[in-house]
Amino acid sequence: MQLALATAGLGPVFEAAPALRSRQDGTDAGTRRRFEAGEEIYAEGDRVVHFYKVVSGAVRTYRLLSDGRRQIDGFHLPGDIFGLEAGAERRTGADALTGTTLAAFRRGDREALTGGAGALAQEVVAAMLRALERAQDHMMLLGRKSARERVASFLLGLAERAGTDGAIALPMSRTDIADHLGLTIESVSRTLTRLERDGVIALPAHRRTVLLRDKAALRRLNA
Amino acid sequence: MQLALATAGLGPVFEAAPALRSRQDGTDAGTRRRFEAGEEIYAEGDRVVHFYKVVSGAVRTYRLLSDGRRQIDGFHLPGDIFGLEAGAERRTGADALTGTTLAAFRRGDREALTGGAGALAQEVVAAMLRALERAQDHMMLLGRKSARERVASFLLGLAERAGTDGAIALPMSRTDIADHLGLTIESVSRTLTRLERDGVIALPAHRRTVLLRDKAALRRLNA
DNA sequence: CGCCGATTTGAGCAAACTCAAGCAGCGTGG
DNA sequence: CCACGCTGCTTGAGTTTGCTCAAATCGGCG
Repeated sequence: MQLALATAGLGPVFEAAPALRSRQDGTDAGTRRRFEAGEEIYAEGDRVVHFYKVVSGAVRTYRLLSDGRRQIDGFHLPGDIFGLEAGAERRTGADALTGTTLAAFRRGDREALTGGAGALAQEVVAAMLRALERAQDHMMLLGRKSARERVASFLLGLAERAGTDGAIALPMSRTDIADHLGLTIESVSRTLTRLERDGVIALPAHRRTVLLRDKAALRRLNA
Repeated sequence: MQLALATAGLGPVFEAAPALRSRQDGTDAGTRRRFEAGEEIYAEGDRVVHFYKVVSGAVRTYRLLSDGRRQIDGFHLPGDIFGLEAGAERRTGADALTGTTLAAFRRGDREALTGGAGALAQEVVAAMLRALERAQDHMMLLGRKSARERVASFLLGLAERAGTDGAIALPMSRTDIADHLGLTIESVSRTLTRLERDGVIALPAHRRTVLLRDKAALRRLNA
């Protein structure tokens, strides 16, 4: 705990978190690491060495109860930073959902963090704040929303983050969605089917794609 | 977003978050503010000016859906810091649960933040990390735990934080507990009654006190 | 073409919810 | 000092949403 706030003061930190900067030319600092679909990135209890930025692919981070119940606390898409922890040991596990490339940063690596006018350091703080906001949204979803509302919120959020307005390519299985939304796989499936029957979405034969037909209806369900 | 990480590097920030330092002589920086039971500290949509540290009393922070459903994302006890936000507008509301004294800090106030070797700045970062960990625990609770497990986890967590081992004085109503645990007030009440019938807890006539009779049983429910 | 894992669908069940009373603690005022 | 009423909590009865268990279907792939 030796964070210095010497140069800029604390104020601006808690002002708007700007969109993540991301160099498109692949010159980001950090070591590239490749993971295959389903491969473990780290496990609960591991020593924390790195944190990561998704370059391509998708990642799930999750916690387990002793009897195997799982809660996926987030899906991470290109540009997202994950793997920040307060302690020395991982409290969550992380796996690649699909073939995934990550940029890995040693969490104490000053070189990487201060290079480029501290752009990465800015990103890291922004990532923490964003993670907190997402967690708040998700607690509302898990604590107070119906299955239909949960699925609607999930689809809208994913569409927004992925940028692919209208058609979403789901990188995760029904089981993953269920463990994220606090539902069973059957409830997720039934809810999607009902949303399709009601003309709100369409589910092409390829079940890993969802078309958002009636965004207004989805937004109404979003609260 | 101008946080400087110049002096210490980022590494140590993500090492262990030490216990909050708190001067017992009342010489903490920050303006004292007093709130009565039920009084609003800030509301969703307010402009963010301060963040707070609880000196005495208890606070709830919450979010609302348009139809009035409420999710309390946390209760804040003496020593806790709350009211940190990424944006310029409040995304959560906050009320005092009981008569409460807060230390208020302007979020851009360098004087307060750099005084005392940046002790408060350290606390602020630690508070963010702790808030994130609590949010993860709470998502697991909301997404995957039964009513009985939720209440057990809640009681254990409160006992640990309040330090009063064995007997807990609840500063919040059943409605607040329900809105925190994603249950209805009736379910909270029934679950407490059942835990008492099973000898796990005792509920003295004064319904704002809970005695933890069988912590091992509670821990088993905590998963 | 036929297998295999993932998804969907069906039937019945159960945990938690809703609606509705009843009760207890506490402050107020007669 | 006690009755009254208010608020918060508990309890009961019946309903509902989402779960469990089970089977059918689908898409991908060898």
